Amino acid sequence: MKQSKLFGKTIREAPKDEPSKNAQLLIRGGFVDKVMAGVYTYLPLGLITLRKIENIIREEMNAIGGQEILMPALQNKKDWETTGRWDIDVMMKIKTSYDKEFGLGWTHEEVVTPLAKKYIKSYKEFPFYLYQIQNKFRNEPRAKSGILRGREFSMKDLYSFHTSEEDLNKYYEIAKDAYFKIFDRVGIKDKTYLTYASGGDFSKYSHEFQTITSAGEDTIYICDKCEVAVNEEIVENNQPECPECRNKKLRKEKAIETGNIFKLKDRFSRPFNFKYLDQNGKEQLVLMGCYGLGSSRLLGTIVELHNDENGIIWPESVAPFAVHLIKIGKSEEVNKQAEEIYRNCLDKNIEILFDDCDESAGVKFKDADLIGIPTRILISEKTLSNNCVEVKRRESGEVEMVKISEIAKVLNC
RNA sequence: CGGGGCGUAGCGUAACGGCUAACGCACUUGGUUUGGGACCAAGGGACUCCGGGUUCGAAUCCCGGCGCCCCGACCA
Repeated sequence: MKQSKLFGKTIREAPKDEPSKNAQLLIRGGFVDKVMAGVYTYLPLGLITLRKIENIIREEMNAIGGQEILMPALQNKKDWETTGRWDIDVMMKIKTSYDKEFGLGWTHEEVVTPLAKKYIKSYKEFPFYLYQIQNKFRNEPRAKSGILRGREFSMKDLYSFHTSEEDLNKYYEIAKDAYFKIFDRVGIKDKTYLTYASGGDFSKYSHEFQTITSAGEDTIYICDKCEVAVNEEIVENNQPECPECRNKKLRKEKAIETGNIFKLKDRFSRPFNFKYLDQNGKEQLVLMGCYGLGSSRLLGTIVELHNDENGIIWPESVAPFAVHLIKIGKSEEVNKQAEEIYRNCLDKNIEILFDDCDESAGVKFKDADLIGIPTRILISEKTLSNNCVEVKRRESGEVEMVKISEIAKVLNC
């Protein structure tokens, strides 16, 4: 991608109505644009990054047997009345001009359960796992913290279907592991803790995945021995203790809930009367689990964790591009060589952003830092005088001069 | 939904109740520049959030909305 053609631009000053770090940096870098409180447009850079995150999630979901589907955001009132959740505050409702009412989905049990019921009849077809990556709507009384708490946001939701509680428990652990793989791949695992939390209207406990950041809204107590945490919301008598080893010396931190997994059991199969025939030809209720992961929230969390005073520092796995090629000066030789490096990268499928603009060096450096691509390759008359380019790593600041003939080595190809 | 703060060009800001609403960034044109947000010159861009009121006169004062941010309440 040539930067001169890239839609969106960096801005010098952060908009004053966005104090949160993730929104400031994402807006300044040209990743997102704010439409209203809690609602953002993803610009090309932002969408590429979001898709990278979603693809990592997708790969890990596929790896544990998930089959991707896409359910509608627009949902019918009747199914929500079946489960008694139509009048929950988070539901955004739409009334059409001919007085028909719809809900906008903030979760999808009410769609996936009737769906599964329609197709699945026999114990032989279990277990199975359906997931989607889709925009959710929530009637937030107060959207806040940039893209961390929006009214419309991207989320992955996985639903598992079982014939026994043992099988559900087994898969629950598998999903838990998959979540940590995802957190590891996007670069926030060392700040993310499995956290015991309330089970809502489903069960006594659920597990949240809480990522430590000052931008977080939750307070958790971490047991460093067990590497798990407990959410303040279920701490009794101000006396937090580790739910696994009963240790009472816990570390208090602010954290953001990046994921949440629940054993739904028959909470939804019962109202929808979703049953299968077992080996003896007898009807049995299906048991379910659900596993949520906020993909756009993950994006914001990554930014909160990976930045410096100059901008975002993307982990390689989710960076919008692998390489940021920058040319300084407009001598013919510089143009020619830069163009050639750019072409070579494209040929080798290296994701490259080429800053081909006629800006001053300072502007280009500031832009590159804001955008935060892991590797910056700089070409100028100065570097060319040694037949070199300068390679700088965004994260470490480490700089090396590399012969043009040896660029391939730097790019691992 | 309670409490607080704020709404002036795409962004950041200025303007005592009084001249044509000013400046920086960004944008356009021309020129000089090119290793950490360059310089000169000439431009374009504003229903000062909306509606009412007070006044000879309102961006400025008053009332009512709406919007945005923060703290609560609520929540993935």
